[in-house]
Amino acid sequence: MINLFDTAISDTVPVVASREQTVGIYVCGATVYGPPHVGHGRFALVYDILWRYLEYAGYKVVFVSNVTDLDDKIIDRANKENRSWRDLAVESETQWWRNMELLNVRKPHHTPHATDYIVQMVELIVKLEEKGYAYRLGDGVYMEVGKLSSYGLLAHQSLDSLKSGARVSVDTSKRSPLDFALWKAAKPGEPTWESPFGPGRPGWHTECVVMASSLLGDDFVLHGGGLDLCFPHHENERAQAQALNIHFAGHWIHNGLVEVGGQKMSKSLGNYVTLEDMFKEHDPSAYRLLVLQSSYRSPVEVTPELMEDAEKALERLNTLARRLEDIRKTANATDLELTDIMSEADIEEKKRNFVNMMEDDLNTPSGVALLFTSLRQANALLDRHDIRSGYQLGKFVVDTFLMLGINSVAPAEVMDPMILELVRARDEARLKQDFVKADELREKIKLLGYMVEDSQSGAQLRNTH
RNA sequence: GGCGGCGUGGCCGAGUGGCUUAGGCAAGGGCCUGCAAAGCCCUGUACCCCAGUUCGAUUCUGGGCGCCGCCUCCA
Repeated sequence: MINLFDTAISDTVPVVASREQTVGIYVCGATVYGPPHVGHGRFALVYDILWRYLEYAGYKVVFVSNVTDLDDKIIDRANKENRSWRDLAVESETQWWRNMELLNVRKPHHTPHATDYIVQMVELIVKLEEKGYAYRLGDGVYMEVGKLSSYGLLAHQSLDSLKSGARVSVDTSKRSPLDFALWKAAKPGEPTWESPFGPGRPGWHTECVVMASSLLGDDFVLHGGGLDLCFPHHENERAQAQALNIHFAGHWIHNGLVEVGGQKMSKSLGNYVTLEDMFKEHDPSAYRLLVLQSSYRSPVEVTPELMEDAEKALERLNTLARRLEDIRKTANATDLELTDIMSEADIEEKKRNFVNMMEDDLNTPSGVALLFTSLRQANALLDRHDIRSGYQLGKFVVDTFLMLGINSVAPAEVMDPMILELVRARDEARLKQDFVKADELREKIKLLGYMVEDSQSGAQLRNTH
């Protein structure tokens, strides 16, 4: 049973009763108004890893993550650029999915768009108004949070203390500075929909409640998002659900943020690196490994140095994968069955340990550590020519990384006849002990982009980058 | 001001009241190799400071210092 830290109760608790139960997960996704940055990449990776793990562990998962395609920021930016907000949203969303693909983040089962749920949002606001939780002002409909005794659950603060900390807003007509917009009245140059409260558009907090409960029902298991969404966004989602007696999220989980020089990366601070820029310099898989090597709740600094470290670690995995592939090609299946040096029970135990770590609040750093320890053991076994054990243990490592979304398939074989000829000539030179010539040829091959490494099964080629 | 979190060896980063330790990167030594590379083996006198609890604390408690997040849009 997986245990996760639930922000609502500040404790790590079992989140799923049984593996038969379907785990509905809703994660607040992207607002599509610009290129996604490294911080967005992290949350996408974290929940992708959680989802993959849950399935691996035998849970049934329905994963939903929305696309906010209607929001102040989109409208502002589109107006600034003198273009249609829809175009901007569509273009940014395309960019989003392209980046997700590069990160090997799987597409959620459902990716609801805010603009497709306006009718349901209006219905929800009507209900809130009927129940007396909402009131109208000139510029929209507001949620009166003071009517909810449990407001502040996620912030871990009382209404009063939240109020005292609230920065004074220019607009003081609200009954409380904490009251938030459910419906924003139409303004010139903004998209609008008709409603009983006049033309306008829904507020962001309403979008997520409606999409989550529409697709997952009233009582889904997990609601996730970046730590910075905890308050007020998630608090406000909760408030609306509670006002309408919707059970809503069973547990609230939040991922830590990416930091730059000790400060959180965000669009508003302008200290962000886009994923696309990062991928120009680094392997997207290395970013996934970096994310796996830190606790999902901790802040993480993403520097070029750390990315390079992760890339080097990844290279060890790829080397092992290549080694296994060479073995697989030359051996029969029965040659690779386990011996008593490394029995099936030994590998099963490693799997169990791995699962235990993951179920302990998704402790991926420990899980990855176990995999690297196994990786070293596998290499050691192979070095000692215990091919069966080494192969099976190595396979466990490679397969488990694959499960986590890191694909370490050995690179395609080099077919370039010119390079193959150089390699052949070098082999010949080496046989004749003409090492000067052999080294010259190795240099030549290196210039063509390949490292030559001599192994027991002959010269091996691999990309130099 | 309120609330929450963090401070581990050169860097990143798990974890634990003692026991045997994480793991990755870097560094040093060795094995292997024509040389490399890869791989393996060995090496690190780590737990912010001060008190307290304890036979014993990096781990628990209290205080201090420092850093961060949220209280406004933000993954």
